[in-house]
Amino acid sequence: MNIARDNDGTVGKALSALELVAAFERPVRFSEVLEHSPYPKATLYRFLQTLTNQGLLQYDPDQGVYSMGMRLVRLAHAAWRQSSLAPISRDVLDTLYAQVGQTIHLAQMDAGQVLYVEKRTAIRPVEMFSQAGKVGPAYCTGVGKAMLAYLDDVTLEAALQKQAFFKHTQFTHADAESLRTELLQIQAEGFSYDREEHETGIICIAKAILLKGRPIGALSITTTTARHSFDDLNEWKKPLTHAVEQIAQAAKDWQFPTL
Amino acid sequence: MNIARDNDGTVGKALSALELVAAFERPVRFSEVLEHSPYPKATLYRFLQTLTNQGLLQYDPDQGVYSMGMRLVRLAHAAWRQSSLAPISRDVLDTLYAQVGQTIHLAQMDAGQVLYVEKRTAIRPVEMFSQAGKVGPAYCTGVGKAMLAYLDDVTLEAALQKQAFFKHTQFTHADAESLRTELLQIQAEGFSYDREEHETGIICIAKAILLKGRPIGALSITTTTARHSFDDLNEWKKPLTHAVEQIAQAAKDWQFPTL
DNA sequence: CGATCTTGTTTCAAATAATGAAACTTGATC
DNA sequence: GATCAAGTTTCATTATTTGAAACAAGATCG
Repeated sequence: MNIARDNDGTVGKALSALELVAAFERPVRFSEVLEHSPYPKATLYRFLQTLTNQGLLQYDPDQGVYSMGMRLVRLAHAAWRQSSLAPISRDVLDTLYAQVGQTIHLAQMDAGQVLYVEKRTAIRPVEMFSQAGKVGPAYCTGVGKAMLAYLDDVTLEAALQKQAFFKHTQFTHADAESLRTELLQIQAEGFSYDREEHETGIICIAKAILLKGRPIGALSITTTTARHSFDDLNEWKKPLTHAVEQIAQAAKDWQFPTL
Repeated sequence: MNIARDNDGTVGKALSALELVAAFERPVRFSEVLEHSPYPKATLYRFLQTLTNQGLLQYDPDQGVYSMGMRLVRLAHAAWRQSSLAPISRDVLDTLYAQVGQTIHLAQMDAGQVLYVEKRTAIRPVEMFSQAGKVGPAYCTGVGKAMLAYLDDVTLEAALQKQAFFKHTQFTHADAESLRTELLQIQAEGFSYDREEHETGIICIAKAILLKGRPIGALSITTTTARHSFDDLNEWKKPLTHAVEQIAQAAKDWQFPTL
């Protein structure tokens, strides 16, 4: 009785209405939401009203459209600070970035998807919400596969169910079986690679961050085929491993912040 | 029937339980939350369970503690992109930062408080959730006062009710009346100042970003008394005004993204 | 200019979910 | 092994949610 998904009464339904609005990625009319909603008109109407009252949505009377509310940003700030790896990883990422000079991603697992919580790039040394908070697929990214490789059977199974296996490029895994095979190899080797599986020309090397044997996140170094070959990726194994170990240690120490 | 606060049935109550956890700013035991909660044990227990199921909270079985869930970060990403000024202000802030070389804040109003959505500093050219998503008081910050000055009477009254008027320094406004007087002056002048009202040694000049006469945000340039005098702040009036106008224009154009 | 459609809002009795006191489990402490 | 604290479950009562349908407010059309 733990695999509950969305039988959480009113709260669950209201949140699914919120996700509905979020999915549009732009302000939406009531009727637009209604079309994509499983709820009857009156019910959805009251959900949106409640969510607006609560500041999770914002309503623009001029345009008659709903958009995501700023209260979420405030709440996310709390979430980001207290349960993401980002705050404790800052210095480590700065150091790693200084060493390798390539784009760096720090990600965590969320509902079978990859959630980016921090990023470093040449253009903007630290990226904002525009990058952090972004979600990506697990089955075709370096960080995603790195984390999948260390999941326990039950969690892995649940996560695999949620993968789309959309063939972004000719190198993308087409099904769970072929992915499973690679996951074993990743676990054996300790490193995961993205070989243009998500986007042509983009490659990366990634490594899971483990705490008590469970993946709490992953770190990756990204580059392009124009600048580097697959073999070049291995040059970064050492700094990457070092960074991962430091973050893991910091996470361990952080376990008891209140005692 | 519009001044509704939290009579939003189950959803409102569950969210207030979420805020309760957020307020701790650290992982908390069930009993700790219970102490600060108006709800009976069983009720609160089920709220936390539902919130956890929904990914708004995270439960650590080892420690028996709840912390904020990562789903919030995902949702906030959507909110930040579609209803904050930050994405459309990026380039403007970059330019302004290049011009003045001082710390810059971009803020919006949320529930009578100031919500920072973007920041530029010397150390980290772009700041993350650690800064964006942060909230601050309206009555004793440059951006806060800038926005208050342009609120309509009803909204202003509601906002003033929520101000704490805690005397951070000897220069902090002690009550609504003295603040009101300054707001009139700010509206007349078009600029707002923080004269060490929030923190000793920290001063700033700020300006509201208006759309159809209503404040949709504010921009500030911050410095210290060690480096600059009050008069020096006025040197930045021109670049600040220019930046504000550019953001206002961008916001206006953004009004009709779908038509 | 009135008719018709589209979109958003309110009503109200029936159906469903939330409530919370109290009982119960679990595990730590003396 | 008894006592206490923290967390979890139960279940009859109560309150909230539900959604079909009626209603309002514009827009569009003939």
